[in-house]
Amino acid sequence: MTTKRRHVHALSDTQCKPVLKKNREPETSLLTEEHNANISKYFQSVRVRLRSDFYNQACIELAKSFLGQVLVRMLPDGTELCGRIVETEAYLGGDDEASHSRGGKRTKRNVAMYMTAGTVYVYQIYGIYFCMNVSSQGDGAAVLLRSLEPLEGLDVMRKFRNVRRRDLSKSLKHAELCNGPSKLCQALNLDKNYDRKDLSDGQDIWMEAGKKIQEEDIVSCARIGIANAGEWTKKPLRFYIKGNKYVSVRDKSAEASMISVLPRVF
DNA sequence: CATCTGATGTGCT
DNA sequence: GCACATCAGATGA
Repeated sequence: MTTKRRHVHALSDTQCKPVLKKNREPETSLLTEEHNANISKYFQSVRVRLRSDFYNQACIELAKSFLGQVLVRMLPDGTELCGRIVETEAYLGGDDEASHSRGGKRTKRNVAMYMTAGTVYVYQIYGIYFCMNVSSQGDGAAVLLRSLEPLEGLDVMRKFRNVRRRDLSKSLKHAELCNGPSKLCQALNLDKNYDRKDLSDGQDIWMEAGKKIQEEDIVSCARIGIANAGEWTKKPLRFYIKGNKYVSVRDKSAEASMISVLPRVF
């Protein structure tokens, strides 16, 4: 097998720029057959990093636009962990009673929500877990990343995810690695150190352009785990790729109420 | 499959 | 003191 060189050419899309890789010799390359297959299946023809214009969308639009994009984490040794975003939630700030930034509340913890669109907001939950958000356009608005479809670096993800497990006799399945907001953070080894990082120029975390998910393939439903937010508890601010097996929780009634088109496999 | 419970630390009232 | 944008393991159907 030979390593394909990625050809970088001029892009009209101002939201993307080519991802430049250095020292990618065949012997030391991280590219695998699995990886190359994933490029054609999930990425655009070349890997391009999402830029600040992409993140500068209204919260709900960004939450939907993230579906299909690829989150990339590079470890200190150069290993890349990649996953396609398949589930998100919008936290609008302001009137949104479920948001940490409700009523314009600004604290030491949540300042990243008010920073430039594309800024990572990581917070600790239940003392032991972390959740990763990305700030959007709008004051205090951010998008929670809830689930990824693991694409690359699965063995390393499994190693990170096993840290908290007692019974290691059963290996975590592909679909169990990143199907939840804190599982995703464990798998990519993300913690408070990533709070306030800018995805558009991050050195060890960024996003790359994947394939656009059409509106008819997006399920909109209530967010998870926000019981005490009044009318905001039930608002359809969670989004996931319809029929995708890497989603954390499916909402059967929301799926049933969608206009049915031809069945599609992702 | 559904439902329950304990773990565990921090931010905020 | 209490709530918390969760998860793993256990139990029962």
